[in-house]
Amino acid sequence: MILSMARAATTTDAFNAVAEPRRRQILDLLARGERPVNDLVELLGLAQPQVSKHLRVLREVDLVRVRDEGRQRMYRLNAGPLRSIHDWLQIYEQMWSERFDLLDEVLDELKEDDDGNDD
Amino acid sequence: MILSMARAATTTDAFNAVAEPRRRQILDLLARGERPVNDLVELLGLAQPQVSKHLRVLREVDLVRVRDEGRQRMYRLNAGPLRSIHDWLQIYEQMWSERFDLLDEVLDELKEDDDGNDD
DNA sequence: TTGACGTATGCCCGTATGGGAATATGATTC
DNA sequence: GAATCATATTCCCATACGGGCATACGTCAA
Repeated sequence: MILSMARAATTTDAFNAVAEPRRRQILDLLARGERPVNDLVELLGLAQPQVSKHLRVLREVDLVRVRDEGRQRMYRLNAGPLRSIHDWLQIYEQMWSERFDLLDEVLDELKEDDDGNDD
Repeated sequence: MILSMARAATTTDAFNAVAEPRRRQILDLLARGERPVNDLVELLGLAQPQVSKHLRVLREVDLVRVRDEGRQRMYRLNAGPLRSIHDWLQIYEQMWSERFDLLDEVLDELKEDDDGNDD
């Protein structure tokens, strides 16, 4: 039973898993192809245990899959769960053009001048 | 000075800010238009202080902007910072089609059958 | 000024984080 | 069997999280 919740676990979903830059780096590397842990250790310049821990998180949200090959464990990307993030962003895609920001500013200034009526 | 880093602050970037579901809800609501805090409190069914705290985080990563209107504070969306997330996802967009997953599975099975050579 | 409203901040708490370091597990070779 | 390589797990620690609750601040009305 949960008494005090604090921040959601990193393994809750892709959003939380991917909030950590190291884990994004790992995914970026795996996007180029399957790799054993030690490759990632070298490429990231990180200690092996931390890499294994990050991989565990990524595994738990199904962003990576593993395959045993002798004494190595080959990790590969599974981009599927990233789709939930992309889907959420869908609503916002049209909003971040500079044109839109500009319009926003102008409307603001107008509102500050022409004040008084709501709704 | 930082001695022990733990998880990155929620105010570090859009990734971390948006990992919290409540904050995504807030953004979703603000996408429909500018709103005062109390509106969000009602719509979210959350206590007012927590809403204000979430809004503070969103302000610190510039995902929302504020405007004073009498005793109310009108919050509005600024979607710009979400673009960094979208940009990062760019590389993965082509990968999450079912077709791609299927290919992945097939290649795996082939690899498991055709086993035995190391280089 | 007083009071009420709208919002922000402060404190407490239990939790899980991510790095460091050491050690455990597992598979391979001798 | 023992030794070695590749990886995973465990323990320690400081940090800041998010909710609950109380309270401070800022603006308006009387």
